[in-house]
Amino acid sequence: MADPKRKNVDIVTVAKAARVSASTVSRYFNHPDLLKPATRKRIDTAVRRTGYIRNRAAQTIHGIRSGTIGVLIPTLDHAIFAEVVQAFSDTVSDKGFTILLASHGYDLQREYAILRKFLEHRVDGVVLTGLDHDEAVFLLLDQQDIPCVLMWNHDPASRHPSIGADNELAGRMIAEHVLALGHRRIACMFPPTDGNDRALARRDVVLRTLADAGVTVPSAWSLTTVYSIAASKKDARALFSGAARPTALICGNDILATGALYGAKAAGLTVPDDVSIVGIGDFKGSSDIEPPLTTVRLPAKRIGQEAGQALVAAIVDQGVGQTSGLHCAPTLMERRSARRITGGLD
Amino acid sequence: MADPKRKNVDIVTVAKAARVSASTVSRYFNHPDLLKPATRKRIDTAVRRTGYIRNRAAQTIHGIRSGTIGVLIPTLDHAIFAEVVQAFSDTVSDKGFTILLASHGYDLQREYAILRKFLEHRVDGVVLTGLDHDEAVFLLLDQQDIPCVLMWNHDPASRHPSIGADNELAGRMIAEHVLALGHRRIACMFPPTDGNDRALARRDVVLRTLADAGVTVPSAWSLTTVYSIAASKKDARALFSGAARPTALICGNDILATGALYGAKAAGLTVPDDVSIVGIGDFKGSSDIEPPLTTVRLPAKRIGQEAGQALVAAIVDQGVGQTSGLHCAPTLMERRSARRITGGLD
DNA sequence: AATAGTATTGCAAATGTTTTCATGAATTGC
DNA sequence: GCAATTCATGAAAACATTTGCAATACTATT
Repeated sequence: MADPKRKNVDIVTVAKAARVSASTVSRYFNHPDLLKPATRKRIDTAVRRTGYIRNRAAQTIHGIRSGTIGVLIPTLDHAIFAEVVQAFSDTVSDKGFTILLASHGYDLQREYAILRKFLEHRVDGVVLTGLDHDEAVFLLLDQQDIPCVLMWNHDPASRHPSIGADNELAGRMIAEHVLALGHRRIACMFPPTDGNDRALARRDVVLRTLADAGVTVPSAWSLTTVYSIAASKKDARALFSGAARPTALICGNDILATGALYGAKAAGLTVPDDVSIVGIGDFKGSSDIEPPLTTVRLPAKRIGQEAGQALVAAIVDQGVGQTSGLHCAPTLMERRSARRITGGLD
Repeated sequence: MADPKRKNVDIVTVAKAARVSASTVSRYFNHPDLLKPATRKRIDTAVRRTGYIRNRAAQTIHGIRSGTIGVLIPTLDHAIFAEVVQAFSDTVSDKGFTILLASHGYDLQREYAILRKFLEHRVDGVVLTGLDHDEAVFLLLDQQDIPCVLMWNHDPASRHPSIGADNELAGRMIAEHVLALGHRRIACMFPPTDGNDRALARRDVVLRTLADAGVTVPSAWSLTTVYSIAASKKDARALFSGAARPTALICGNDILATGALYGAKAAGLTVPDDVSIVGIGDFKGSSDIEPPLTTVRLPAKRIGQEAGQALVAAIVDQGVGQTSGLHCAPTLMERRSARRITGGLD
């Protein structure tokens, strides 16, 4: 404790202090069972006295795993990604991995650049968010052949194991639910879809499901609203203040739906009596808002955990037993922000 | 493009392909100006053809910076930390750093273990959340003397530069505001305070400020509620359903306040006419909820950015010009969830 | 055309580990 | 008590890079 050599305590410093060779110190950390208890103890005190901390960089150049996993997400500002990342991080850190985190803000160029940086750091594996990525990204992944899982969405045909929910299914489920409640005058509110395959797929499938049931959404009722409660509140309020208003509003995610709920109230409407509002996601808080939001649950926590387990498995088993991924099924959460339409309005 | 040597493309592979020595390739990356343009170009194509990716681990053992920063937070599940981390990450990644992220879940032991792991990876700097940490953590930091900033709270006397808001001030501000509105029958709802110096400081200062004004909070009105909308809704509802109810409720953070808002509604009360509710934090969405929440704003984004800048500066300037940190002042956001008390009730 | 000066490049040492191989010490079986 | 094992440790090579120094190849000057 007294005098940790100020400069760069390395394995030979410890070795000297313990009067053994560097190899022995190395073994102390990596194969402690090979050491005589007495030596082990001597090294133990030496390590403590010198304040030595192992240098993973030096290990990594021996082809030993770096113990890091690169996590690449669009943004942490959406609570749902934060939740997935938290679950993922907890899962892999239990197995001794540390995560490198970066967000690309829906910019595909940046995603590629970040992936390269991850690779420079010799991450043992990578998690990407969503199914669609630049071809260069996939190329790089193949070329370096590094374990990779795609998280958040699931598609059995994806280029890497994908672990998540089927977004199309989620969209279809909520659309069918709204139809089943008898609604025909339906509006939609979705986030901008550039660089965001999830949002795009959701919108398409919702619109298609409605169309298949003979319901078309007039373009004035098809809103594109940035991911923000303020924006969706404003847009929803305008929508609901129009002369002819929809009986139901399907939102691309729960944040939008939450804002829409406020917007309805601001427009003097009661949910679900005057208008039904539904979301997608089942974010934290969606069940507690007034009225509790009807939505379809995308199991973020489970997805993060499963992705973590799958990636760790791929890393330690060296790619054996590559699954095609896992579908974490979305579930309809019927709560009180949507109700059966009254009368034969349509 | 044709044939990236399947195995381990390293600097000498590139060197061979470009018919130069390894040193020259190294210089190509680190001091390109020392190379003849023709050589540069030759190496350029070789790099491209072989698909070479630099190995930062190998650089790092030369004492070169690793280009990583360790970020240690309690949890990402609180939106506010996600926001800080996002801002921090954006700021430092602009300067070429990648972040290692880990959360300790308010477990001080884990914080120490994670810090060690960060150090093993030879991070260039560390960000910790909050002012209070295990002595072992500070010891380790000193011993390795690695740049470190404390983020989220600010205290000019902190052991490392602290960048954030003065939590006591925030607590005092909201308490004084409630008092200034004429309230005397005041309840409080705070999260559990173990391992969470921020919450603890806030509660203490709120209670003290009230006491200084001659207001004591009966123990039945001093709630401890876990960080969750569901829990706070439930607790608030119970509180408001009691025979004698407070005219104001001060919540330790906006999540609690949001839940309390729902709880009030569930109890049949109107906010702010029947009861005033205030929070601390000004989380995303707090301004859009109905009624918009009166709270004191802790500028998360700014804190993340400033912390990022400060840490990068400390890293590249080698600790020159160590500031004592920066206070990002909290501001009272007077919105509509609290109002002046009517009549001379007290 | 010779010289000095400078711009490029290569060689080899160094970085902090792990690991293979070899060596000496300790233990066992008889 | 001796040989045969097994155990514990050290020496040295290997890993992928950077860098100081030396050598070579240019350029400009006279």
